[in-house]
Amino acid sequence: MDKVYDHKKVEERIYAEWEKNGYFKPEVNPDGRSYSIILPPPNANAPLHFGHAMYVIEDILIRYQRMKGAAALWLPGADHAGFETQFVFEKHLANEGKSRFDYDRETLYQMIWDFVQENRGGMESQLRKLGFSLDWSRMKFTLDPDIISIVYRTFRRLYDDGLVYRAKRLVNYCTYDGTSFSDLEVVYEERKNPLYYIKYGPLTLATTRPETKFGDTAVAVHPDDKRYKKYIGQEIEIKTVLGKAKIKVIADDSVDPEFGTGVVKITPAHDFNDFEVGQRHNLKIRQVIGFDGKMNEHAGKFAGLYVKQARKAVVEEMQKKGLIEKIDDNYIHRIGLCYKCKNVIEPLPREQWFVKMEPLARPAIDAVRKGKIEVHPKSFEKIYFQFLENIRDWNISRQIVWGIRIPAWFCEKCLNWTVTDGITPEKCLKCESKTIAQDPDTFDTWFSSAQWPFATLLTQSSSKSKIKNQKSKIENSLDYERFYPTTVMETGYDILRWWVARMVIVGIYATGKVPFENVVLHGLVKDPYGKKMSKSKGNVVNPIEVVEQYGADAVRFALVYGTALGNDQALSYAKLQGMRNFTNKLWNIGRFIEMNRVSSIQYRVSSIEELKKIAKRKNDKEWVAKVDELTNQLTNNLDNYQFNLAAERLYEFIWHEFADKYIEDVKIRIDKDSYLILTTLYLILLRLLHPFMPFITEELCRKLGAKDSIMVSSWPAK
RNA sequence: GGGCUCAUAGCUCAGUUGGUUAGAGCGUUACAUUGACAUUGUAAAGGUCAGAGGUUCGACUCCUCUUGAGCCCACCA
Repeated sequence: MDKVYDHKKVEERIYAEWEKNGYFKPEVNPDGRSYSIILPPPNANAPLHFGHAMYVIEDILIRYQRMKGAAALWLPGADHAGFETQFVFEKHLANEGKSRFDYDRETLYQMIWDFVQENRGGMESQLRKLGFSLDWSRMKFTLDPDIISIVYRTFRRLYDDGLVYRAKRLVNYCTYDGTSFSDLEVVYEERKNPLYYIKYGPLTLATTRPETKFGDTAVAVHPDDKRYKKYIGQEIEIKTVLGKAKIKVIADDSVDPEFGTGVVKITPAHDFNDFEVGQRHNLKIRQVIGFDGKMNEHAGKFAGLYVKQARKAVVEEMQKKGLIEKIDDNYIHRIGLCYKCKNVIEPLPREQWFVKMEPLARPAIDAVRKGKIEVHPKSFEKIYFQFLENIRDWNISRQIVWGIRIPAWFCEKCLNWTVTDGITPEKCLKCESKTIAQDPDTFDTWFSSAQWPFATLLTQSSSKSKIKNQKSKIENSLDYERFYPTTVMETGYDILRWWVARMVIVGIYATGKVPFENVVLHGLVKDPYGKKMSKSKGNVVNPIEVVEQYGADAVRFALVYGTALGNDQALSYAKLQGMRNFTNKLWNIGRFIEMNRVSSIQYRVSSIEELKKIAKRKNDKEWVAKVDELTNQLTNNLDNYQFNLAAERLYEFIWHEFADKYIEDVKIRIDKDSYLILTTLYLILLRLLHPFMPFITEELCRKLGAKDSIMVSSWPAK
């Protein structure tokens, strides 16, 4: 054996052997009880970040359960990552002097598909380098046809149950490019624009957008503002450029009494904040700017003018009529611009699909209240409940092409929607007209990933009965029968609301069962200075580079050691080095045993019970008892998701008890019996350590003559 | 503005349901060492557990307030 442990000689070879031997499949324990975890699918075409390395927690659980005899399934997947991927692709296009507007929808989709396929495989090989014992034969992609068909079906059911409706919602719209943009695609810039103080009957308010006044459906003041208290709830009469009008005065907390005059005009159709206020007060949404960027019929004689022209004309008219009190020319504010053409982004109302959440959220709240789902650490339950108890309807429409297109067709004749399981209908279901067009929007990525636990299990090709596309009834697969509900959903706490809560909601709705029995939440890995890693800050550390430097086992151990579950940690090179040193210590214990090996001894004894009978010396007996106690502690820790305590205990015991004391003791009195006990105890320790450090424990077992892989050995306690 | 988390040794962090002298790693100091391992060993120094008050026989642990740090959500007309 080498004097120093070299992970580079070990890890790749061992992983390949494990995979070849099929040890990652639940079938290695065909009669075991079911234990399952679905891997939160990483972005298919992006490299892993350090947060993904935290999935080591899932590997620890899976390896532990597998050793305990469970039919343990850890199912991998890849996410198409909706607009993040489309955004990256478009940057790529921009480098070639092209943009998404140069292609039709189908071509663009195909190009992104090819782009993702080219980059795929990267994150899979990185997960392998971390030693993750994922069952690759069951890998799923969020855009696999069978997954898509399940997503269609769920939408269809929601629609048929009356839980989906159309409603207006503002989008960032560029009237020049003729398309809407995600928040990511809006660039903000500080601009100096005139702030107009306009007379509204008895009130005066400040605005930068006088031309949108035709869309005003209220004016608002702060509820505690004494100046205006008497107007709240009243309809005031105002003089406008189009004649006289009446408008309601409402009170809303969002109004800043310090800004301008403390009075705000509310234009729900053309301002994100006003839209929210409008929702709260049930205001009408009156659109006055069209998707062509021109004023519409509500603007009276200003109709047909572009926004900029209209603003100028409206201001001139107001000045003539004495409706402008003053103009502040030094007002600076941030406005949204189209990242592509730099024109001002116009918030415009657009009809989109919404899911009614309140009735769906109730069973999800109950599931946790009644203990059908346990959250670890428990403190995160608060966030879960808070989200679900104040839930708002879910907008599931996204104006991008990279995703699952919504299976809904609009009839131009009778104005009704036809929703299907994904099959293109020949005619409108209501009036049989053939002039129907599919909704150009795609589903919010979270809408499909909310179905991930049951969708991945239902669509396994190894299953007996496959999904039949044309029927609306979902036939259960073998894997679904066996592994659903899954045992654990483990992910970062930052997506508890967006993903975990929605999986519970949609899972219960679609299957009648909770999607998982336990939620385990880990914290964030930050940079060495405790700052959040982000591309824009340039402080992202590639986990695979760290693995190559310190070894996967050391990295894995460092991530769970010394940080309680759910707490953030700063990446620490000192800690990584310490853990690398620990792997070396472990290696040298093995080396010591190997060097002193007595050839006549067969290291076969494996149970602690047997050892208790064999140990005769008082010292040996004590050490057998200590390992027995350690085993029980670890079992208890792992059953309670206390990974840090388990890791700390192992480190402490192996190094400062077993090596520093027991080996030093045995060294002096070298005799056969003691070596047998020593070696056997060591092999037990390696098994206890295996879920945390799979590679080195495997290699050491082999060096000490084990014939079978440590992966198919059993956990030393029940 | 609403909510959450954190504050323990110089640094990074542990500390099950409140229970004797509060732990680890790194760092520091002294010594040892061609011996499984210098990616080592033995030993030492170092903390009024952010502050104040309360509950209790007993509080790092539970409650309230204050201060400081970070995160999430909502928003800047």
